Amino acid sequence: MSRTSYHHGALAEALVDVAVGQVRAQGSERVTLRGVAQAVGVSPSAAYNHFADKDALLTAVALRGQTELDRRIATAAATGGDDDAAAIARLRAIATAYIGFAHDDPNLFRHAFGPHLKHGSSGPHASEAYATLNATLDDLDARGLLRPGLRPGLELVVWSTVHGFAGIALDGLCDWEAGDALLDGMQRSMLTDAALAVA
Amino acid sequence: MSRTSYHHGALAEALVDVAVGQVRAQGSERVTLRGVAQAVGVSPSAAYNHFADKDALLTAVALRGQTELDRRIATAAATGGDDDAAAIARLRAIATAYIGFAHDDPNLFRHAFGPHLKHGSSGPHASEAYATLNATLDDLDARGLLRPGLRPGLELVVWSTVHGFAGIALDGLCDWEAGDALLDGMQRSMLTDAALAVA
DNA sequence: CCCATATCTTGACAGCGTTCATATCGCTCT
DNA sequence: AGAGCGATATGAACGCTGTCAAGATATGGG
Repeated sequence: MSRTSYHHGALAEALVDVAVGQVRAQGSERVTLRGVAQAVGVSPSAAYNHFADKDALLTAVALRGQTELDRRIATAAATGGDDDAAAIARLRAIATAYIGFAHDDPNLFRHAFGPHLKHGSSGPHASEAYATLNATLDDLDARGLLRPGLRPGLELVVWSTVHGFAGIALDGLCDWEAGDALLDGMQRSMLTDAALAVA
Repeated sequence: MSRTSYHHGALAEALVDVAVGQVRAQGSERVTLRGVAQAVGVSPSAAYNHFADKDALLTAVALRGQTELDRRIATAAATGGDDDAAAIARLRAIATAYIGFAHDDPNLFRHAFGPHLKHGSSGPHASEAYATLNATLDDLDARGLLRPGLRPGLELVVWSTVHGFAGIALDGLCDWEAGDALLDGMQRSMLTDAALAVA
């Protein structure tokens, strides 16, 4: 692959890179195949050698968003020590990371979910983040910090709550600042009184 | 206004009607101004006498969706009697109605939230449904069915949970059938043991 | 060294949102 | 009743979009 070559060399990756940037900056609805191609310095139809569709490119962008979210959550879950307070803080950190991604990168977050996921390859629960959440909740339960009988299905409740708040705040239906209060409320409903005293 | 007139008479309403139908059927992304106009039997540019933009028309559609959701929730909240079990059932019915709307009308639900809301006139908390949810939770709290200290901010937690689940199920990330388990989990985390025994 | 193949370009097409000049309707004022 | 005027609809046009077919070009294996 030469320097300034007729062939690009890694067009697919470059296209996704630029597309991610444009989705981030303008929102996925305003992103144009032609615009992405021009930004890469390539003809519009060149993209069709690597993606079947504009939709396919945007699906790749959505996958990047999912990956970024997973990365943030993994980082958040890797903090803290081994005591009860740290276990509680870990759940809080995961939830905060989820909301934080939506807050910091609203357009990419919105695009990471939605219709472009339906073609998605990997299952939902295949996500590493989902496993991390489950492990964190299991840990809390094992420590007796969760109210009795609450563990089964709790991962979906937590996920729904955090995901729903992200969407609501993203739509301007409530302030991001309400996020802390939301997580407080979530913890109050989940944890035992003793755990709340520790937190 | 004559029968088969050059003038339409109520074009704005007719356009929104058809647009709602097309959003329902095809999803808002595939709806075309020209297509809506053609379905109404009118020239594409005729719409611009009533809407500044395609976006303005879609905003009107989004508002219809919000209204429909409000209507469903109002209906759900109007059921049941005056005892504790009915109060609990009322909350459940509201949540089920919310999820049910997303399930029955996925495209309209998805469109009712999202970017087209940012131009929306009425505030979020101005919604009648939000007031209904608050009243229902107040009722539960007054009856002593809510765990102590949980009431403040609980409406946002409940809303987020239900809204988030709707979005997750809509994206195919979990089955709609999990909705019942989700609501079970939510109730278990909110209600006192005595209340759970009644429910 | 040469050719098969993958890659990129050019040019074209249909469909989109939107605008502008023009035509028509229906109401009001005299 | 008739004229005129504002609201409403039309038709043609523009630039932009995604997508495709045909041709040009570079790369890697014989």
